[in-house]
Amino acid sequence: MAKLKKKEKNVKKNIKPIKTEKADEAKNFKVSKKTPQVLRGFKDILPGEQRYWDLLYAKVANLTTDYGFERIDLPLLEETSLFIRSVGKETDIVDKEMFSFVDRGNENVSLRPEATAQIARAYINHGMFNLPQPVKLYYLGPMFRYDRPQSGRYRQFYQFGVEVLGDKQPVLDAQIIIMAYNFLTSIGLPVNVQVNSIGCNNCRKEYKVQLVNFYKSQKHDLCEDCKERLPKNPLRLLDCKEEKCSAIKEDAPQIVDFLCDECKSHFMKVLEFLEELEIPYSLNSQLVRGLDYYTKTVFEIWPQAEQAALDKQPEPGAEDKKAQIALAGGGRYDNLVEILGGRPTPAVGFSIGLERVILKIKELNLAVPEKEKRDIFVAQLGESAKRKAMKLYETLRSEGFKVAECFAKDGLKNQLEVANKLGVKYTLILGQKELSEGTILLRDMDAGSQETLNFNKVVKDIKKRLEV
RNA sequence: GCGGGUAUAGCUCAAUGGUAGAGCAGCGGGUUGUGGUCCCGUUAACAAGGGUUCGAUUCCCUUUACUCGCCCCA
Repeated sequence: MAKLKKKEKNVKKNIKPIKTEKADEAKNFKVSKKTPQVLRGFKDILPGEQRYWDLLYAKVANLTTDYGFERIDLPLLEETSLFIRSVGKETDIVDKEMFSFVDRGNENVSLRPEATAQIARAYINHGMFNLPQPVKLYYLGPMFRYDRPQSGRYRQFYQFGVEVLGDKQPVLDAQIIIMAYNFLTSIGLPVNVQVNSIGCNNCRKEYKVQLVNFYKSQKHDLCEDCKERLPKNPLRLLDCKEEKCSAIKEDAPQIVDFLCDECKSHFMKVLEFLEELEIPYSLNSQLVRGLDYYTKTVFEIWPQAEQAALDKQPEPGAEDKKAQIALAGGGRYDNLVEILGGRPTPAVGFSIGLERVILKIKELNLAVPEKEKRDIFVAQLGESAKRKAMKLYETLRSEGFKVAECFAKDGLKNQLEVANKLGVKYTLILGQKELSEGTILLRDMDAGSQETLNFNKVVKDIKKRLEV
C-alpha cells in the first residue's frame, strides 16, 4: 500500500510542468542576432575531411571483423553517477571535465566522457554474463570532456574502443595491445607501446603506503599540484612533468617491486606474448593512467617520434617541444563490473582517439584513399531533354553505373565544367536535336572526341566501353 | 583552472592613425549546344564592446574565439 502511494507520488512528480523559474529563464533568454558559431572545442567535420574518417571507419570494420568483435552503440547521455562510480571521483575527468546538468525531470545527467563504464553497465543490464564468455565488444562514437582545447584535444572527440569482458587471462591483455598496435600500424603510423602493471587492489595498497611515505619525506620539494594530489591520488605523482618532481620520482619505489605473485606472473605472461609477436614495447614504470578502474596491465601507444624525444637527453634550448600525446590507451579493469553492482567480471580494453590519429596522418603525410570517381556524367539541354536525361540518369544508376549530373545548371558549358572537375571518363549529352533523332552524344573527356549513339542502345554500349 | 601568441573576403595572405589590396574559390561574360588553358567583369572582410584622438582596421583596455603550452587525457 505504502509502495503504491509512493509510486503515485512519483508519477505525479514526473508529470509536473517544468518549474516556472526555468520556463521564465527560457522566455527571457536573449537570442543573439549574430550568426551562431560552433561552441568552443567543437568542430564541424566538412566534406573535405571525410576521406580521413572513411579510412578510419574502414580500418575499424576490418580489424573488429578479423578479431571477432561485435559493435555496441551506447547513449551519449547517462546518469552522472555511472561515471563517478567508475572513472573515479578524484579524477580530473569527473572532477572538472564532465558536461553535467540537471534535466527537466530533475535527474543529474552527463554527456559521456568515455565508454568503458557504459560497456560495463550494459554488460550488467543485459545479462551478458549469460552469453558465452568472454564477450567481445567494440564501440565508435563521440565522447565529451569540458577541457581546454588544444592540439589533438576537443570537447567533443571520437573514440574507437574495444572491450573483452569475462576472462582474466593475460593472453587477452596481450591481444588487446596487439589490436591497438595493428590498428595504428595498418594506417602507417610508426608507434611504440608503453606498458606497465599497477597490480590488483592488494598489492597496490601496500605500494601506495610505501609511495606516500616516500613522498612525505620529500614533501617540501614537490610542486603545488603534487602536494595536493599526494593524499588523494598518490599514483598520479609518478607522471608529473614538473622538473623538481621528475627528479624526485627517479628514486621513488616502483610498483613492479610490490606486485603480488599472481600480478607479477600475469604481467610477465603479457610481456612474453608481446615478445613472441615482436611488438616493440617499453616498460614504463611511471605509466599509471588516470582512471580509477584500472588494475594490473595498463598501456599507452605513442607515436614513435615522441618516444625518440624521450630517449634523447633534454638539451638546453631544445625546441620543437611537441606535447606528448598518446594515440591510444587502455588496460585491464577487473573490478569495474563489480563496482557497478554486477558479479565479479574481469575485463580488458583500449580506446583510440581518432582526431589524434588523423592529426598524425596529416603530419606524416600518409596515403589516404581519394574519393571514388564517377564514370559518367549526364548533361542535358532544354526542358524536354531534361526530363529524358533525368530518366536516363536513374536508369544508369540502377544498372550500377557510377553516374553524375548537374541538373541545376542548364548551359552545356557549365555542365561540362562540372563533369571535368568530377574527372568522369564520359559525358552523355542529350539535347533537342538528339531527342528528335533518337540519339545521344557520347563525349570522351580525355580525348575530347564525340560520337553519336543510338539512344536505345546507350546502356549496353557504355557497359561495353567501361569494361575495357 | 593557469600562462604565451593571434584575430582583415569562403580559403591563404598583404597594406595603412585619414575612403582596405591580391591570389585561389564563387558567380556572370568572351553571341544562340561543348570542359581542362587564356582574357574580361563581379560578389565578398577590418571578431565584439569601450577608451585615447579632429579622425582608429591600425595605439590602449575588456570580452569572445582561435592557437600553442601547463594540468589532465584519447
